[in-house]
Amino acid sequence: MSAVLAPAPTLKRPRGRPRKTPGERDDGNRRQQLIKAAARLFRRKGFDATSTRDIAAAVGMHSGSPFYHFKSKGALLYAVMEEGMRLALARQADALLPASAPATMLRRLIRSHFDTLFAPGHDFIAVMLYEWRSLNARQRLGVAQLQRDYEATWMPLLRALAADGRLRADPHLARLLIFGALNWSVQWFDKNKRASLDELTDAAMALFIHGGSA
Amino acid sequence: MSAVLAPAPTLKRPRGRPRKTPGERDDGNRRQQLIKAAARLFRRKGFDATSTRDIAAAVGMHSGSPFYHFKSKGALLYAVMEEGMRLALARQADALLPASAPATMLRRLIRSHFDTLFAPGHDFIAVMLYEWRSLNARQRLGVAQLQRDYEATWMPLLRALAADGRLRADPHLARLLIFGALNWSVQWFDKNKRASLDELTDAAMALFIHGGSA
DNA sequence: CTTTATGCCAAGCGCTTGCTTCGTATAAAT
DNA sequence: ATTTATACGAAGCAAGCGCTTGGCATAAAG
Repeated sequence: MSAVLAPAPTLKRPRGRPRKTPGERDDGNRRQQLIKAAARLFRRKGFDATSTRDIAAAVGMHSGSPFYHFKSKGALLYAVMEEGMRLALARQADALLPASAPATMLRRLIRSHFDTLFAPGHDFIAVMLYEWRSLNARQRLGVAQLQRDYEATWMPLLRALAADGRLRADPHLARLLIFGALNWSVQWFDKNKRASLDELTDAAMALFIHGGSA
Repeated sequence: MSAVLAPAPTLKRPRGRPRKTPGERDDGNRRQQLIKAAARLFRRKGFDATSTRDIAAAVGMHSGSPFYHFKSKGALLYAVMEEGMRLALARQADALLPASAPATMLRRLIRSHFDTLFAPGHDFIAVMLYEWRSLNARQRLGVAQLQRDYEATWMPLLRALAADGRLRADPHLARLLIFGALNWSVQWFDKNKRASLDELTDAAMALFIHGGSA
C-alpha cells in the first residue's frame, strides 16, 4: 500500500467539528472506531508489525490524525485492552446470575470467557493476552489489576469444587492451568470449523471437573 | 545503547578463519551462539522489538556480521525454532522409555514438556510458541510439521486414557486444551518462586486425569 | 455575524531498521 | 611461498517508523 496517497475513501467524511446533537450521543465515536480497528490489526499482525499508518487507513484517516485522539501508539494499545476488560467484566457479570451450583456457575464462566475471546469484532482480549509485553510498567500494573478483578470471580467456585472433590488440584494452580487451556484456544480455534463453542465448553468441563455431569 | 560504537568487547575474538582442528569439532560454533542469543532476546522482547544489532552485540559482533551466517532476520528466527524442536524431540524420546502404564507415560511427557520450556538457556520453544506469526508461509509449514511429530506421541496415550475413563473429554480437544494449559505456563511460571516443576506436573495430572493416583 | 473549539489533512523531521558492499585479517590447502 | 576460503569489521543506504507542526474546514456558542 502506498503510504503517500490518500487512504481508502470509505465514504467521504465531513471534516470539521461534528454535530453533538443531544439525540445522538455519538461522543467519542471516531475514537471507538480507532480502538476497534487497532484491535483487529494488533490481533492479526501484532503490535510492532502494525503501523499507526495502517490503523489510520483502516478508519479512513491520514497518517498523523490518530495522534489527535491518542497521544501515542502505546496509549492506543492500552485503550484496546481497557475496552476489552470492560466488555469482559460486563459479560462475566451477566453470566453470574442466577446463582447456581458451583459446577454450573463455572460452566457459565467458561462459556462467557470463550464468548469474550471469539465474539465477532471483539479482538481486545486476544490482544491483551498476547501483546501485553509492549506495555510500559505503569500500563502493565493497570491491566494486571483488571485481570485480578476478572479472576477473583473464579476462585470461590474453584475452592468449592475442590472441597467437593470435583477439582483435584490446588485451586491456585488449577486456575492458572485452566486459564491457559482457555486462552490458548485463540491460537487454534476456528469457528468455521469442527467444534462449536458449546462443544468446547463441554470438553473443558469434562476435562477439568471430576465426578458427576454438570 | 549507541549503535555506532563497537559492540561489547566480550573477549577479543580473532577475526579471520578459525582453526578446524580435528580434535575440536567446533563447527558452526559462532552460528550456534547467534541462535542462542537471538532466542534469549526474542523471548524477552519479542521478534520485532529485537534488532539485528542487539543480537550481533550480544555475541560481540558488529551490526552487519550476522548476515554472513543467516541470510535474513527471519531465517534466524526459523533456525531458533528448528533448534528448539530438535532438542524437544530428543528430550521427549528420552522420556518415553521405559514403556509403562499410559498415565505414567503421560506424566513423563508433561514433565519433559515443562523441562523443555524452562531449561536454563533454552528459550527456543517459548519463542516458537509466541513468535510464529513472524514466519513466512513456507516457514510456518515447516514448524507445523515438526509440531505434528511432537504431538503425535501424545495421542495414543490420550486415547488409551479415554478408553479407560480416566480422560473424560474427546482426545483431540483434550490435547489442544492440555497443550494450552502447559504452554501458557510460560506466561506466569517463575522458577524462583513457589511451585517447582514437579509440583506443577502433579497439579496438571491431578487436574486432567480422573480416577486413581498416577 | 463573529468567535471559538473541534477534528482532521498535509507535510515532513529525526531516527531506527534490515540489509548490502567492500575490504581485510587469519588459517588452511597446495 | 603462494593461493584460496573463511569470518568477520567498517561504512552506509533506502525504506519505514512514531510523532510533530501548522493550517483549514466545519459546527456550535455568543
